Amino acid sequence: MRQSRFFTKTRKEAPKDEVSNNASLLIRGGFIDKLQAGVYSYLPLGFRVLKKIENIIREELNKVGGQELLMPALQPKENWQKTGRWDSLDVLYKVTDLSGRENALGPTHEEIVVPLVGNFLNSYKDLPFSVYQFQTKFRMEARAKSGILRGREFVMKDMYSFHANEDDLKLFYQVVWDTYVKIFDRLGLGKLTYPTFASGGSFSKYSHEFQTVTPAGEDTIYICDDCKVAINKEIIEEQKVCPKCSGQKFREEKSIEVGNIFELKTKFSAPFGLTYKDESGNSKEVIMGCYGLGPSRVMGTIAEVFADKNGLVWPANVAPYRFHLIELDGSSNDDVRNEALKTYDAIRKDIGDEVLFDDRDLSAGAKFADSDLMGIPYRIVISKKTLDSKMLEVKDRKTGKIEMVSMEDLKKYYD
RNA sequence: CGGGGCGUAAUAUAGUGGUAGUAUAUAUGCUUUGGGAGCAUACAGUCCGAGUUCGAUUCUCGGCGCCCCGACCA
Repeated sequence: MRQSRFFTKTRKEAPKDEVSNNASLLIRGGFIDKLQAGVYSYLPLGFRVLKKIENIIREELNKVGGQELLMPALQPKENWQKTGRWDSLDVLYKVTDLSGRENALGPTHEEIVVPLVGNFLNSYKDLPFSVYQFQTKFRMEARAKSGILRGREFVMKDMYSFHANEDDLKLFYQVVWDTYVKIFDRLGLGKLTYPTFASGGSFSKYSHEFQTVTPAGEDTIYICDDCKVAINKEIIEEQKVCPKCSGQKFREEKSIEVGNIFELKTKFSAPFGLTYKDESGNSKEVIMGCYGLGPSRVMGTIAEVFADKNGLVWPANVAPYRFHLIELDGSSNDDVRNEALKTYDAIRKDIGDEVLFDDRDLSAGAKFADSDLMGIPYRIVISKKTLDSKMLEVKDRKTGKIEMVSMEDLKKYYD
């Protein structure tokens, strides 16, 4: 992409009411734009990050047999009345159409997925399986806050699994646990993210969350450094020891809940009569699990965790582009421009649309500042200086280290 | 939802019961070009409604919006 064609721009200052680090940096860098409290547009740069996060999640869930689908956000009242949540769920957005029919804007999809799979599920031979989607969720938060960390509209990956018995659920539950660990590793959050024992809310006694440590978090967790697991403050009174090693040495930290996994068991299969025939022909209720992970919140978390005084510092796996190619004086120096174009084409030929080419007619300082703000992992500069040496200058955004390499050697930065 | 704060240009800010100023951004011209370049010119603003007043951006009331703390939060 040529940066001169970007319809978005960076800005020196964030709107004064954006106090949270993630929103401030993401807005300044041109990744998101706020429409109203807790509701944001994802601009081309931010959308690329979001899609990269989604693709990592998608790849890992597909590996364990997850089947991707997409369910409606507009959901009939009747489904929600069946579980009693039409009246009890206070974050539910309700809309009425011309004929007076009432609908909910989906905050989650148990009420939809259960009758959906019921249309196909008959026998124990059909079990187990799991489905998932990436979808915009709507929750009428009493108070949206912290930029894209707690919005009223956000992107959620929600997965649901269906089993013949609890043992089978437990097996898959562990598979998803392990998969989440891999996902957060690939997202660059592995070292900061802890599986956390937490309350089950209205679903079950306990659940498990994945919590990323940062002062910007709204949760408090107690980490057992021996086992790399944590306990949420909400259950620390009843769960005083580490569930793995029974140790009592904890480190208190603030954290963001980036994922959670639940055993639903029959909580939703019961009200919808989701059953299957077992080997003896008897009807049994299907056992369920559900597994959430929010790509938009992950994006905010990464912005929050990986940033320095100059701006964002994206992990390479989720960066909007891998390379930021910057020409200095290219608008008036044909040699520079030609070399930049040559490099631009070469990288795109090798690894595709992974290079942002800053071909704008701006001062070096302005371009460098923008590049730092956007946080693209590798900055390549082409100027009269580099032409003289016949090398490319590559700067690592994270470490600040600068290296002069040939076009051929640039390939070591490809992955 | 309770408490608090704040609404002046695209952004950040100053100020005033009587003509609203600065910086950035934007446009044009000239000069610049390795860490947010310089000069000149131009464009651009008081959240909405009511009240008080000769006159309200300013004071009063109401609304709307945004942020923060708390409560809430699958």
